[in-house]
Amino acid sequence: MTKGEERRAPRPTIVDVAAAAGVSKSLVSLALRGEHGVSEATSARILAAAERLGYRSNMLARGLVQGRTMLLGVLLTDLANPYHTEVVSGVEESAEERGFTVLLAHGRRDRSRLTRQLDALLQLNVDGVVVVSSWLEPEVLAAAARRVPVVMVGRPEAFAPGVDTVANDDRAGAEAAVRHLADLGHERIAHLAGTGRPASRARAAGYRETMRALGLAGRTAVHGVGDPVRGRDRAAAALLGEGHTAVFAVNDLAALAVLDRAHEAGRAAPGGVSVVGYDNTSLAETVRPRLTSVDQPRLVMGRLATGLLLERMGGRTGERHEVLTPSLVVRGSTAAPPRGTTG
Amino acid sequence: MTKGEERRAPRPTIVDVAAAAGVSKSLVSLALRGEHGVSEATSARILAAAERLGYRSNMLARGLVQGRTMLLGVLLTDLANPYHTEVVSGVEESAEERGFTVLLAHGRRDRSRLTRQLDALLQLNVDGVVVVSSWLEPEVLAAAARRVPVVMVGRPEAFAPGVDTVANDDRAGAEAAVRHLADLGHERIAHLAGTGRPASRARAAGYRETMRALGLAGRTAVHGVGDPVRGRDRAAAALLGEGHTAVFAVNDLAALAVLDRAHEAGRAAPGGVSVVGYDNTSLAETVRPRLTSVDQPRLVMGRLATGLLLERMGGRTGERHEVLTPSLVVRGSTAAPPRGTTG
DNA sequence: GTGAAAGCGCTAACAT
DNA sequence: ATGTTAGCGCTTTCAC
Repeated sequence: MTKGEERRAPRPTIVDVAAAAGVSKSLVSLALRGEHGVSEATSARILAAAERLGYRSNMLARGLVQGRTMLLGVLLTDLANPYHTEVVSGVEESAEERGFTVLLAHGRRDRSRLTRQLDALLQLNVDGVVVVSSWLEPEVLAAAARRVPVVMVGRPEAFAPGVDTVANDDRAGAEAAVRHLADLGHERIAHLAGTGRPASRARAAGYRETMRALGLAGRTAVHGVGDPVRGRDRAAAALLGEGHTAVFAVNDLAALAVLDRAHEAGRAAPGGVSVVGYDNTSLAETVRPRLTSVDQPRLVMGRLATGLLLERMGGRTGERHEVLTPSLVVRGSTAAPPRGTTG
Repeated sequence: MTKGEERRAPRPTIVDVAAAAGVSKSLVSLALRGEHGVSEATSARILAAAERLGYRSNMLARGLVQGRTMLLGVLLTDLANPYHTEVVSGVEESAEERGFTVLLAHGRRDRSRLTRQLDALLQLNVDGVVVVSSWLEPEVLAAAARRVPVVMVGRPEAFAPGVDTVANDDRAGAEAAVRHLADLGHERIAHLAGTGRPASRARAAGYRETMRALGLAGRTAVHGVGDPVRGRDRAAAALLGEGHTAVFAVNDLAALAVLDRAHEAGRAAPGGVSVVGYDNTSLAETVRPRLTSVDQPRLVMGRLATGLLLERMGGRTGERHEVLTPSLVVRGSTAAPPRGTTG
């Protein structure tokens, strides 16, 4: 029962490999990283020894001495949000191409947890952080950006100094939705608005502007979902009661609520009412009728975020704020208004 | 233009704080970690200096010297799978309670990427790994388990030595589904089976056993979705053509395919056909009619996984394989069979 | 081509 | 109560 009798073999170090191969640890380091300056024979011997011992380099030690980790941190508000996860995929793809490893930290829809997780990433000495969340205070982001390059994907309340952003053009998305409905012949187009977050506000603004541009200012009608869940249903019901023939909803979930209420009220889409959502989540492909929705180029946004991060690592100092244009995906939830309802 | 003119201030170290506070770095280390043995006054001075410099401890350095990182790695196949993400939430909750930080690594439905990500976690010296995936080869898991405690959530092809598992009882879930349908008066109950993965196979086996136990062995009918996407629709259509009054589907997506085909065929659920899914994903709450589905206790499974991990860290060596019982959530997609169809 | 030695930022054991 | 010292595992000069 000596001390050496441990269940888990202690992890072999570079010194163990050096001993096994009969060389110095410097040579092992060089050989393992494929640097030149090591003879074929020695290199082969070292690789074999490493293989035999099941050696894996210790990233902590390497990071400590090199001052960089080749780690990219991605902080996200909500794993369950498919919009977020697809942005993450974009980040991952492009990061992998450049040899970075991506680690995810999850804020679970809690601002203080988000802050803690960001801190954890910084303590880990990641080489850069992509924040897929608009929940963090600008000061927190700015503080992080003083340590390491930071890019946020989304529309912030206010730009944080030193933090690049990638967002979609919510006004343009709203405009595409409203124009699509108008082109179908709708005039009584209502908007089911979201919370007061910047993205929601921009969509509502885009709706109003487009209605005005179309000469439909008098038809403008905005209902807010108050309470995010029950409010959605109530607002949807209210909208339908007012005789609008089309609804542009702030997101797919809100659109779904309209779809459901309309169905119950005997005005199922698209015959009874036309509905457009936003975000083009998997929901849009799932519900009946399939939902017409505004699509943010999520993968591209993720890739762009990685790109901005690398630019900053490469020395750029000025801020960049990229805005991408969304596109409308037309499906079965929109059609011409019922006869006799126009005007 | 001297070298000191860098854009990003070099991160302050414990030595900087020590200098600023006029003490030795050991005292700073003690004070920052709240150890006793530091006088009130000195401690206050140190904390103030740290605050002023914006000091954050370097986890790499700490991990290196302590031999542990208080990091838990979670490896998952697919971020977009809500089943996975809720398990992750369970892990996170319980890990946080014990002071661990959870880092996620994403395999993106690619076995080789999963393997690489697992490797990355090990190189980071995480103190334990939860694998929410059944895609990894047992040898890969076993190798990881030799380095660090590993728990997998899901039903593996084969148990990997040294790896604990947490799974739900797929046979019991299938039985609950079939009995529910039988209780409603159905006899012609078909099964829409999944791929050949262990979970799918167990659900199919549970279906067959229960049909036999109910004296309905003669009614047994299993259709496999071959190709995961198009096959689903084809199989659903085939099932409906055979006059079954109820379908137990291997998962919610397959159930949705049946719902859709039934709707098109003028046999909308629950009047035309009853449908039960598996996993109780958010889909079940979203589609019309709401889907009756077997619910795995995902949060509990996640918490249990963390518990097993900590037990192993605490010294347990024997393997444990926990199986949790799922429950049926009855919603609107199931009802008594149409009159005249029984027998 | 190879080895010896310094040191990344931190904690822990040992002084004082 | 405070300071000194020796590493953790690795990379990186700098000798040989």
